[in-house]
Amino acid sequence: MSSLSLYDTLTRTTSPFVPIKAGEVGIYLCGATVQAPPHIGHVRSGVNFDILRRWLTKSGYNVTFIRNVTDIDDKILHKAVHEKAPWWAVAMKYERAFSDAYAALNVAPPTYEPRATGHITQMIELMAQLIERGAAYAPGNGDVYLEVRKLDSYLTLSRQKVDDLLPAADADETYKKDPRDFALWKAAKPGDPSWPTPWGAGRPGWHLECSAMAHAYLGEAFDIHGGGLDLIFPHHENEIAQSEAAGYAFSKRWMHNAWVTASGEKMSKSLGNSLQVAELLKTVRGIELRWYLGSAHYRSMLEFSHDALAESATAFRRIEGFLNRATEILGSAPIPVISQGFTDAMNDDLAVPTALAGISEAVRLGNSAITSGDKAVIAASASEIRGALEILGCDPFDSAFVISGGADLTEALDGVIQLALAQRTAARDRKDFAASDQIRDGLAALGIIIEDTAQGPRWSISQISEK
RNA sequence: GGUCGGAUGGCCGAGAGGCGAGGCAAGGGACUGCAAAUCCCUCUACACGGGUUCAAAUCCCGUUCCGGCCUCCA
Repeated sequence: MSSLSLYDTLTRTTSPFVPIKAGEVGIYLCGATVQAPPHIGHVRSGVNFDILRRWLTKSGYNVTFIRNVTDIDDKILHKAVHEKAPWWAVAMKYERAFSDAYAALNVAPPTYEPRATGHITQMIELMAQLIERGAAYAPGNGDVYLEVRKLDSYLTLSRQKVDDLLPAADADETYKKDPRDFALWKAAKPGDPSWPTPWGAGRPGWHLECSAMAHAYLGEAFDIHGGGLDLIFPHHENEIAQSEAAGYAFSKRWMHNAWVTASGEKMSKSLGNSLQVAELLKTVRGIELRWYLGSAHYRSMLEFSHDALAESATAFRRIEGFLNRATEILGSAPIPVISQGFTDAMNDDLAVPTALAGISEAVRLGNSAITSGDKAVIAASASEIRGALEILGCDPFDSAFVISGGADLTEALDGVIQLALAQRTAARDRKDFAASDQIRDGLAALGIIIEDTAQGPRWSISQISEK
């Protein structure tokens, strides 16, 4: 039995996972800044860490998974001006868009999903603590800064030196002791939302909220902190700085997912709307998009293309097709089983691509078993595949993906199709292939695929979308 | 300038000293009235130049190219 090892950005090595408290895992994942609709890069992070969470849970841990919502920041305020709507309406609109995207991709809701604006109290407490300990200062203009040169281990995650950083172009040194000092709190500007503090009214800096919320929900020390690669600096460095300066051990391990790239480059707004989740879901189903996003290793760049997405969906349908046929033959959905091969792959820093090779092998074996009529092998293969898909969040039997048209409707539809199939079989028996093909083509035009198997004709609803 | 990563077959994507991952596409075959689905076979690669080693896609040195971060970022 292998045991779980995970990569740690801090040490740049893979090491055995040992929880702080036996049987428990606390994870904090930096979630969305809700200022635009989600694109696939955003949800890749959600999918990757959802797989981690599922695997930890399957491994027997009680997982507390926190993913925050940043619902106040500069961009949201700008967007609000642009959209001529209150900032909170903008934030809520996009928060819902993110929730919809996560749901479509079967990313389980986090244990708790705190919003920044709901934790101002905790942020003020944290700032007070930092000032009291001499780590932060309020120069009197309403801002509060963290004094980075006083920290011993600042920038260890990104392995940089304070003096090597390019000074920020817009650094205001009127109040900062050092241009690299960063704002915990920003003084209120006229017209912007603000909250009262002992140092003046204002709003949180970008980094403070995560330290405050991680502390509130996971305590002074927790197991894993996650996020996208681009958050390492400055966001995660600053979280570490704030939390450690406050006297907390903070996160024991750091995990970062790589990007979805397009033409070799990190996705950006310039690509327009085409890679938004909502747009892509017009071409493939949620389960297929998830399969695509989850199938590359989380630390590898995933080069997006519509062709690659389409081919990934094709590959998934082959697996799904086998499970459906197996279910028909076995008379019930396969019971999920986690194979040793899958366990070994997942325990090796979530080696999903390796695990996928095992799934392909099982599909091949299972399909051969259908031909030979070996029910034991069919059941074993199907169980192993379903067990793996469950962890990857791509189980086609998951209620998240099953379109609930109602059992009655499916039965009625089946009755109608069986009627047509009986006509077709009769036509084939009298070698009237023109008539039989007419029935098959007619059903195909309605999106119903007919396949002749050794057990007779079977039908399924086409998953291939026209686009 | 600092720092971090990448280059693998037609395409996508693993692997990290020896037994050619896997998928998709393509070609051939089996099955089929024809399809579809499925199975079998074929195509077999590690940017370049040195080095270490019995053995290098993998380690070391160098080169080229691509990309991230350096205070908005998943």
